[in-house]
Amino acid sequence: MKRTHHCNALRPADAGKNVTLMGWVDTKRDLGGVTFIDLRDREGVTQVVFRPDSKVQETAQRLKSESVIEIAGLVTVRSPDTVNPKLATGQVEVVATSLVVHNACADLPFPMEDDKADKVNEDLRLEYRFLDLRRPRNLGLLKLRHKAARAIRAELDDQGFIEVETPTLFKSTPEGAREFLVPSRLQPGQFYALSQSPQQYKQMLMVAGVERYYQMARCYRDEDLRADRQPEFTQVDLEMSFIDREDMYALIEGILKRAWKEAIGVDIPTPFPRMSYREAMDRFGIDKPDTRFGMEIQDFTALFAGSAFKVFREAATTSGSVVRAINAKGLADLTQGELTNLENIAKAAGARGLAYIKCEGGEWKSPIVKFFSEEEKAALRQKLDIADGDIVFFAAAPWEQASTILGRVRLESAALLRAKGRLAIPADRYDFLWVIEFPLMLWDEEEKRYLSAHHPFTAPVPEDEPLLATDPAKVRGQHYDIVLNGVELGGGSIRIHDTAVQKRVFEDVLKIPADVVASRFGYMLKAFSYGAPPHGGIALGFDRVVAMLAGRSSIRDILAFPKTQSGQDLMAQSPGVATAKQLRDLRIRVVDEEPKAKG
RNA sequence: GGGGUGGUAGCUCAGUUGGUUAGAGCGCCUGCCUGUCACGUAGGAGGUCGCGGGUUCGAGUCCCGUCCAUCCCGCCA
Repeated sequence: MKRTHHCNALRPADAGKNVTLMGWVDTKRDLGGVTFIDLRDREGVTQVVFRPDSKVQETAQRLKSESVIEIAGLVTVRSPDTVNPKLATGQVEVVATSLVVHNACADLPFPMEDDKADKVNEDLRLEYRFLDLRRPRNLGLLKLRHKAARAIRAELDDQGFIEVETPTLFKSTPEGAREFLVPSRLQPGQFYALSQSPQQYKQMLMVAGVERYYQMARCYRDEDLRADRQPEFTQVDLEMSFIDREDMYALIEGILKRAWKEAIGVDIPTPFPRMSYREAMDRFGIDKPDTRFGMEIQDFTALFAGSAFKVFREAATTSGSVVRAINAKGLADLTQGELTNLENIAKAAGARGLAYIKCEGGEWKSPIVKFFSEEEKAALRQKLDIADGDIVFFAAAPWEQASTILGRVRLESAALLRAKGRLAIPADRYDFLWVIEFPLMLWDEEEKRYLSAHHPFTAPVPEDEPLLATDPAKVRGQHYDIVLNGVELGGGSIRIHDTAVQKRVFEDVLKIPADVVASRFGYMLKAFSYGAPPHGGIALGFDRVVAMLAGRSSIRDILAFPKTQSGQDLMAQSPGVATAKQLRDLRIRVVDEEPKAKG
C-alpha cells in the first residue's frame, strides 16, 4: 500500500503512468455503466473512472461518500469536451484497475459541501469536529494557522530569540483572571493554578540572562467565553532585555509583517501609527479603536456652557464632565427598535438616556432641539458636518463615561450602517495601531485603593515616576497595546527591574500588605536584587491573529478542537465527572449546589 | 449573574387568528441509466415539533419553567 501521488498532482504530462491514490470519496456519479468518483485528499481532488469492463466497478457503485479508499489505475487525458476547468486536475482522470475500501463511511450527520456545511448548526459540527475539519475550507484554516506560526517563529529566530517552555502548573495569582485550580495530590489541601500567562517566569528568564525569550504559550483563564475568548488559548509570548519601547514596536511590526506576507501574501505597511490612550478615548471612545471608519467624537463642552438645555449646561460647567457627540451619517432612518437598542447600549455604559437629533427632510427632529440656540445649532452643523439623513448622538457625563458611551454607540451605529450597506469596509483592510501611554493605575471605588491598569510589573514612564507618591492616577505606564481593526491583538510593557520601585508599587501604591507581597512575589523581589537587566515584553493573542488573517470573527473557527460558550468539548464530551477514587486521592468532596436564597 | 436570537425529518428551513393525516429542498434506501463532474430519472422510508408542566373540546402554534447553542454586557490584573 503505497501512495504515488496526492490528489492535486496529476496533469496531462502524467498520462500513461500507473498511479495509486488514496483518500476520501468526495462525490460519486453512477451512470449505470460508467461510474465516476471524485477522490479527495488534503491536497486536492482527482476524478477516478470505473469502467464496466473493470472488475471493481460493482464495488465502486456501492461506495458511500467519505469512505476511505485506495485506487490504482492509469492516468488518462480527458477528451476536450469532458475537461473540468474547475478542477486543477481537470484535464486528466485515472481509469481505475483496482479498488480497496479501507473504511466505509456511515451516513453523514450533515452535508460536507462547504456552502451547505457552513450553515449547519455549530454544535452539531463541533460534535463531529473530525468531519467538519475534513472539509477543505477548514483544513485550509489549520494550514493557515500553521503558516502564521511558522512565519512568527522564523522571524523570532532571525531576531535571536530562544524558545523556552515554562510551567503551566503554576500557583494562584488572585488579582488576575479567575484561574483553573488543580488540586495537588502530593500536597493535600494545596492547589496549583493553570498559568494564565508566563509573565513571572519570563521575567525570571530575563534575570537568568536569556536576553531574548519566546514561547507559543498555552494559557488558561476560567472566565466567561466569547467569540474571541476560549478557556485555553495560545499566546506568542516574548520578553527582551536591554531594550526600550521603540525596539519592541519594531520587533512586533516585523513579526506581523512577516506573518501577513507568508500566511496570506499581503504586504502591510510599517511602522504602525501610534495613539495615546487619552487620544483614543477622546476620538473613538475606546482603548482599541477601529480606525477603518470615521464617525469620530466631537467635543461641545465649551459651546454648551451657557446653554438653555439644563442637562448639557450642567455637564459643561461641571469639572471633569463633558458634552460630546458623534454623527452617524446616513442612519437617520433607523427603526424604533434599533434606536431603543442604541439607548440600551448607552445606558449599559452609564448614560441616563441617549439624546439625539435626526436630520430628515431638511428638518431637525429631536426632543431636545427646541432648547438649542441658533448659534449652538450652527456650531453643531458645522463641526459635525450634519446633512440630511444623518443622526447625531450626544453624551453629557464625566469624560471617561461620555467617551465610553459614544464609543459603544459609534461601534453599534457602524454595525447598523454596514448591515444596511451604507458603510463599506474592504475585507483586506488592516488598520494596525499602537495604543500607548495608558494610565498605570486606576482608582477602584469599591476597594478604595489603586489597582494596576494592566499588571503590577509595568514600569512607569520615567518622567512620571515622582507622581507615584503624590498622584498615582496621573502616572502613565510604559505599556503598549497592538490593535487591529478594533481588535486587541496583544499588549505588553517595559517592566520594573528595580527591587525598590517594585516594592513601592506593591506596598505603597497598590497597598498590598507586606506579608502578602512576600508570599506571592517574594521570589521576584529576591531575583531583582541579584542582577536584573532592564527588560520588557509583550504577548500576542495568536488565535486572534490567525482569526484576523482568516477573516473570521470567531476563534473557534481557527482552533482544531474549540469549546462551546459553556466550556464544553462536544466531541470528546469534556469536562466529565471524576471517579470516587480520584476524589479520595485528592481529598476532594463534591457538594450539591446550595439552594439559592429566596428574596 | 443579566439582555437578545434560535431549537420542527439525518441537514437547511416553511408551517396562517390554536383545528382533519405537520410539508419542501438536500441527504438516505430501492430501481433504471456508458461521459458525469451539484449527473439525470422513477419510487420509497423517515417526525415524542429540545424537555417538563399549564390553559383549552383541541397546542408545533398561547402561558410558565427548564436545557442546549449562539451574540453581547458584566467579567477577562
